[in-house]
Amino acid sequence: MTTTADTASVSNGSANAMAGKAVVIGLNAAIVTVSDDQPRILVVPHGENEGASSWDALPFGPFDPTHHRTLEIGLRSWVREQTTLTLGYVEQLYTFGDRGRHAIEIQQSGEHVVSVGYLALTRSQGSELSGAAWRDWYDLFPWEDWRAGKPVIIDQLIVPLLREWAAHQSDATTDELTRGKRRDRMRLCFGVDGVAWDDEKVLERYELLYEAGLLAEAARDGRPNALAEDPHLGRPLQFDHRRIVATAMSRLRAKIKYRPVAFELMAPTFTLFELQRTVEALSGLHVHKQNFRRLVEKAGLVERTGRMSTLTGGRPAEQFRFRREVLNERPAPGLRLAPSKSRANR
Amino acid sequence: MTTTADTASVSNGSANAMAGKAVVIGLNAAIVTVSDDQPRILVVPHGENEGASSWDALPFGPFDPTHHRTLEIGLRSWVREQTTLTLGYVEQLYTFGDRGRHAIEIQQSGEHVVSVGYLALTRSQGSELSGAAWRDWYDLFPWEDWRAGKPVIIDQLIVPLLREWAAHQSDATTDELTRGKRRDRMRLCFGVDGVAWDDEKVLERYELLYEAGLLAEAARDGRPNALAEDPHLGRPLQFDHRRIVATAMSRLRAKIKYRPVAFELMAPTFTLFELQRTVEALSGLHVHKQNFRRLVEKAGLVERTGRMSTLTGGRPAEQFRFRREVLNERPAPGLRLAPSKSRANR
DNA sequence: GTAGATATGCTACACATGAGCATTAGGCAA
DNA sequence: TTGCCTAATGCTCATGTGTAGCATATCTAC
Repeated sequence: MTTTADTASVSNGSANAMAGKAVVIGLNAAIVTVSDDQPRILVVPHGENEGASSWDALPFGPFDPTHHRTLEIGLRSWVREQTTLTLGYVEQLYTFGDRGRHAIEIQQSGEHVVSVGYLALTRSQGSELSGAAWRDWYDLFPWEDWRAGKPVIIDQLIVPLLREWAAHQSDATTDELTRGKRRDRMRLCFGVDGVAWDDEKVLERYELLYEAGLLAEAARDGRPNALAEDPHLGRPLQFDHRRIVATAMSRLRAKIKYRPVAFELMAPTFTLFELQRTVEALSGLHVHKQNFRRLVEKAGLVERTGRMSTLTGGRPAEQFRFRREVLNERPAPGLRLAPSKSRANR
Repeated sequence: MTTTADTASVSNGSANAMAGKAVVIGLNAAIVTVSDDQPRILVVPHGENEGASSWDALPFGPFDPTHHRTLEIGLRSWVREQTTLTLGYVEQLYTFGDRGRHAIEIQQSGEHVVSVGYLALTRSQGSELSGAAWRDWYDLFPWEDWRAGKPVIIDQLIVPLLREWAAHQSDATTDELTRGKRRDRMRLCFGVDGVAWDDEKVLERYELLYEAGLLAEAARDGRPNALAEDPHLGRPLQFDHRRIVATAMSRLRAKIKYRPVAFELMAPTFTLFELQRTVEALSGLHVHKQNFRRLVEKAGLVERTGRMSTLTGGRPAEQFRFRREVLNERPAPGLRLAPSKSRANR
């Protein structure tokens, strides 16, 4: 397992001079489900003994190319092994190669790890997960849940702290230009000064808060502006795993709008309101009920089963099922949301 | 650089059993420009001596984590070295770890290579590129250019061949279900039977043609259904590089609709029609001129310079420039296209 | 039976989109 | 100088889509 001279066989022409150093590939799975109207992420306990290092981690493991033909096969294989879950929908997110900023513990081991993040969806199941546990998205990202209106944490904590960060002349590098850019990013990310909230900017918001030093991970990594004490926003994860979850949320929130992925999280049959709740949970937004129904039905995404639901109070709702044929009819069938301002029609 | 027992430090719990094998990471750049209304991709000659192996390759090189802090820095560094180009906009596309299907030549070397594909944009420049050359997208993907209407190759060659592939009972695995799925994919990918053409499905179409054995790469890789002789559709590239370009096209065609990336390809000032031509070149679609103007101006993406263009016949056009402030105003400023059916208003 | 809670159906309206017509302003040739 | 050609630019209008609210139906609980 050494990097030998025949590395040149994979490089072309002038690249020969640059020998490729071997690295280990880490596979990370952001496994998402929705239960009780809450989106959740699967974590495993991380067995570190140090002080603050009892943070959860994502299911995580190295890629062994001699055993698995593709990255995705490797991922599925050991997720099954670690958590007894057999994944259905799986999608690659991003490959992180940073050796500085994130995952300093890995860095210290002297090995070079490049980690590939994956998003996976699974129906909620109460089965045993051998140590793994579900965590609410919005425990990790309290500022992302707008279903009950703008989270108070934004105006109360985040925006003031970010304003301070943007205004502060901490060192020579924070000139007026930098400060202006910081203000702009804050406005755009958190919908200040009349800028609209964009539910898909989960990753941008996470990175902004990280750079501003407001996350526990920033303190852990020794970032220059990091606040040493609280407030640290949201529940941190080990390594750069919260960042991977943020990437997953961004991707998923974008994708439900043009692909019927939300159905991966539903039972085989469901009421339209249950579907709506799931979509709201993922997007963190509130949806106009009647319009949602119209949209879903007109788009041909569901079909009636004729059966009625054992209701939960109120008029019984009809059970629907996902209409798989829609995949063969339209190029981009999804649930483009109509986030509603008023919450009159919950 | 050996994989020692301390791999465990990057794995948790039950993953310890799986030691991570070290691999080499290859970085591939799909560098795109637009000149003379043609989108082009930068290729380097690939110095193989075998028969059909004189195919071009993408700029390509291994990642050396001891020299470069991030994957992207590594990419920029040797693209500069290989082609004298300094990249501006760079975006990661996808990480391919397949050991079977693609890039068999790498596979034969006995090394495990995981390749990370990148999309880069650059303004057209006529400078020397030390051996590198620009190739037209639509030489690689002749079926993707709908600017002058539906390419004849689709109805004349592609659809008949795909129909044959879908109908053919080549082996035991092609049961009726499989054949039905093949027909559905064909319909959806190539807009058969009234299905709308989706400009973003570049990758899906490429993969369909590959699986159907209609590409030279499929023959090279010894795919079961591959046609041994012509017709092979489009100009092939070395390894899985045409697939990476397809990924880049898909991403770029999607992204111009919600991010102002098209301006990365424009000169500092330009006429609206020049901008339209660039967008049309990328999307492969035809755009209604007046509506395009209205959209771009109303979206606040550009601002007037007052100067007029030294016209190219006809009334002089005003020069515009990109209005950078738009990035701080709206969450997702882009050029959502209005592809026009009729071509009366070219 | 009445109140409460949903499901479900329908309508009004603002605005975006798609397509075409009309006018303007230059070059160029008769 | 005039008229023609070409392309830029301005404007209109039908249609589609998104947004929100009102109204009615149908169940459970008390």
